[in-house]
Amino acid sequence: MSAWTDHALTTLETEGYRAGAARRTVVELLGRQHCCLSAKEITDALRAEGREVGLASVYRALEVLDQLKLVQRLDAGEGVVRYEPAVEDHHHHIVCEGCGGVASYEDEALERAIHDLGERLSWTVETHDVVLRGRCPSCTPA
Amino acid sequence: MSAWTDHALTTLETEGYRAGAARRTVVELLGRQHCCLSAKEITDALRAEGREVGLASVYRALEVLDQLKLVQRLDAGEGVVRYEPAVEDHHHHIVCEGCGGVASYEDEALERAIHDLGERLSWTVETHDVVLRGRCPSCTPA
DNA sequence: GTGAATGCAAACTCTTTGCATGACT
DNA sequence: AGTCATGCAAAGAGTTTGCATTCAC
Repeated sequence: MSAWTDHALTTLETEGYRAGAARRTVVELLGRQHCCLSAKEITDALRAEGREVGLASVYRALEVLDQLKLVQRLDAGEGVVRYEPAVEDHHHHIVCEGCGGVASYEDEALERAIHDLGERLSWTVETHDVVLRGRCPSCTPA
Repeated sequence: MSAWTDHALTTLETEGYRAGAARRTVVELLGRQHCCLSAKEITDALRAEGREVGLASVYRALEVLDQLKLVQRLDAGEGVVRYEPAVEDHHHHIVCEGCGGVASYEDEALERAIHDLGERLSWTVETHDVVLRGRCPSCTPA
């Protein structure tokens, strides 16, 4: 069990949520996933493992996890929202316009620029998303 | 008529599109708008002016304008897509979690960081979106 | 006159909600 | 036992599509 899974389950218990099967399997799946998943992808993956979870329960689980800041929402503008475990190693995503695949990257200079920008604006900046769009190596025309 | 409106109408004609009423009024409205609008907001605004446009026509107009890169799509993750004229002065958006308002900003350092990052990745980066989330001055608790 | 553009309504996708059933404490 | 959690089905919201009519060329 990943550190995140452990942390998430503990937090849920501490916050007074009961340990139902659906929410726990969602947490377990997210914890062993590398990349971000949509609610439907999570449901399908769990059903493929024989877990009979309802799509609505997955959405409800994700809503709770989001409120507790245990997951990070990612809306890449494709009409579907993806979720991934919220971990320290901060990163962003790049979406392939060819195959729809998503990769992640980190960039120190980018983070610094955003941080400095936040200081400059008279807003209270809480979160930020940087979505790049382009073509992955496999989809780049020679 | 704004320079953008003029440019957009000319481009549409050049590309072989007919000058229908719906698409033209959408272009005219966008041209005199400062901030980004959703399809429904555009439809409502036009109807408030007495223009009887259908929501579907607005979506179709926006689709064409997007394909011709005459408008910029902005999905701030609120379940609604906004559009604004694509102009040279490149900028990004910050969404208020209190009132839902959207403001825009420009930042040279941020653009440079994204550009450099693009060079580093083995992807072909075509566009990027940087959405900040936080609280606007009016919604920031004292 | 021909074919694109439009507007309405229906379809579609993603997400949320109502409600009865089943599970955790 | 008392609630909370779950799953199904239905409802909602935003967007897209089918189709007959209207309009631009």
